[in-house]
Parts: sequence; C-alpha cells; structure tokens
Amino acid sequence: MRIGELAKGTGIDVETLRYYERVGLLQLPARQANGYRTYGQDAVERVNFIRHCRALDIGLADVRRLLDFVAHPEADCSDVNYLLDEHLVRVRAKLKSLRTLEKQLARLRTQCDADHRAADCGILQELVAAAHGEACACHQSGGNASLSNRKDGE
Amino acid sequence: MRIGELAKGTGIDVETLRYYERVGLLQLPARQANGYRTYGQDAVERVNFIRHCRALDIGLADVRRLLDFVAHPEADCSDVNYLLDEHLVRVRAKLKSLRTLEKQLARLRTQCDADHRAADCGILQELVAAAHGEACACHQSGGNASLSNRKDGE
DNA sequence: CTTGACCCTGAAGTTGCTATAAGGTTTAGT
DNA sequence: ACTAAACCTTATAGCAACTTCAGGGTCAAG
Repeated sequence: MRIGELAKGTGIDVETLRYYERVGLLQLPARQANGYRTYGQDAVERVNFIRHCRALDIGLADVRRLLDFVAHPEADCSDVNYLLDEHLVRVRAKLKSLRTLEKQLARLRTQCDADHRAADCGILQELVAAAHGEACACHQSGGNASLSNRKDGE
Repeated sequence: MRIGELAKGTGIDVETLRYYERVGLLQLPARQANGYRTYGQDAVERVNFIRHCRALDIGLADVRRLLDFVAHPEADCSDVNYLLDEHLVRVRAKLKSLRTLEKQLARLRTQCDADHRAADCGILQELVAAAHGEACACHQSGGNASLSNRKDGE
C-alpha cells in the first residue's frame, strides 16, 4: 500500500508518517519505480503500536525503546517496567499540579464576576498582590501597583 | 540592579528574562555605559506577575493581555473573566484526559512485574495486541507479532 | 595580569508535529 | 488526447516557551 492508504488505515497523518520515518521510528519502506513509498501489513501494525504509545503520552524516544524491545524478544524486559514507572511518575506529578492549578484558577475566577473597570477587577488585584507580596507581603500601595507600562498611549 | 540579580530575586533564569524582553513581555530596560541592563523594583514586580501567571499555566500571549489590563485600569475587565474561563475549560479538559491516561498506564503496569524476557512481557504484549487488534480483533498469531525490525544484529 | 564571575548578541536546538512551496505522477472524466 | 483532481515527492519553515551554544566584552580580586 502507499502512504496515503497507510495514513487512512491508521489514522495518522501522511506528514506525520514521513516525520516518523525521518526520526527513525519507521523503517525505510520499499519504493516503487516512481519513488512512491510502499508498505506492507507490518507497517500498519508498527504505526498502530506507535499510535497507542502516543495515546498514552509516551515520548517518541521511549516509543523507540519499546519498539527495540519488541524487536528483541530475548532481551530482559525490566527496563520496560522502569520506563513505564518513570512515565507513570511523570503523569501523576502533572496530574497533581494540574489539580492544584484548577483549584487556584477556580478560586481566582470567583474574585470577579460583574462587568466593571479593570481597576476594580478582583482577579487582576489578586495577581498583582501575589506579585507584590513576593518581595514583601506588607505594603499594598493602593490600586494596581507599579506594573503598568507608563506609556499609556499605546 | 543587573539582570543576574533580577533573575535571583524572581527565580527566573537570565536567558528567560532576555527572552521575555525579546517577545515584548518586559519593557526595554535602561542600559549602563557598558551595555548591561539595569532594572528597578517595578521590574521585579512585573516578572513576579508573569511568574504567577505562568505558574497558572497561562500562555505568554494571555499574560501579555493581562499586563495590558493592569496598565489600563480604566478598561472594561470582562475580557479578564473570559480569558480565565477559557483557561479553566482547557485545564479541566486536560485534567480529565490525564486521569484516564493514568488509569490506563497503571493497568498496563500491572501486566508485568518480575524481571524476565521481553518476549514474555505482558506490557509489550498488550501494546502489540492493541496495535494488532486495530485492523482485526481476532487473529493473534502467537508471540509478539510482526513489528520487529528483522535486522536483528543492530 | 590572569582568573573567574558576570554580561552581551545572535543563532540554533528542543518536542512533536503541521504547513508551505514547488514540483512529479496517476487516475478519472470528457 | 487533454485536463483536472488527487495523489506522491523533497526541502524548508513554523508553533510554544524556552534552553543552549558560540564567540565575544567587562570587571573585581589575587
């Protein structure tokens, strides 16, 4: 099959397939006389493997390592475990920070609901205050601090 | 203060500060005779403002818009609400997909625990089977499918 | 007077694609 | 036979948000 068919069969964009080939995830395919790439069924499986790994947000470098393991069934697979554990740690860390983030954003969002002037916007005031409080948590000079651009006619 | 001090005071890398200047988040600072940048206290606050927004994963383009609001206190702030709402939607969507991802990875991880050959690795088998099942959910040819590289002496 | 810590600019590298330009080939329809 | 659409090719640039690198200049201390 040609690259367009492979793309349709796997749901991966043609450009992305060529990209995967370029970075060494896909083997160099055979070429027709006109230069067109030709693939067999094994390519479909390889691309689907990659797609599944990507759906799990596994980076291309790690996908390459996993493909190497598949290619070498006699190798010890403890590295596969390690790879997945590391990845799981990353995902859980991101999950945790994202949960915190959601709380902070939601709280921030409650600070301002009606339409009014930015000077009275609770959200901006909170952000400015946070920036202010960084150096010194005490003196709030009044309105919106000294972050402004000065050149007001922009 | 010079850029190194600003970096230390805010926890933002020197290179990143110069980058922020280049993309217009920081105003062009005054220069000493030797060309070194000099900053005042307002720069610290501005950088901290940026840092807080970034900690909330707000993109640089949106940070720029927020800085504009701070600079123009007379403007209507309903766009600030909108910006935050949009961001909250993005964060929640990401959170949802990440939770699913974590479950899948955790389940996959349980498929293989002891050190053994890759050929017997449950994790690889699952990924290969998933790739296989894509085209046809029936025939599992046996071991680890035809994803391998063939050129085993790599 | 040299060492090391700081500063400067401009450009390239990172990740995982996506998009564009500028062509060549094939296929279907008239 | 001609043409237009739909495919294929390569090489190159763009995205975010930095980070790193190359190749310098400046300055205080020993």
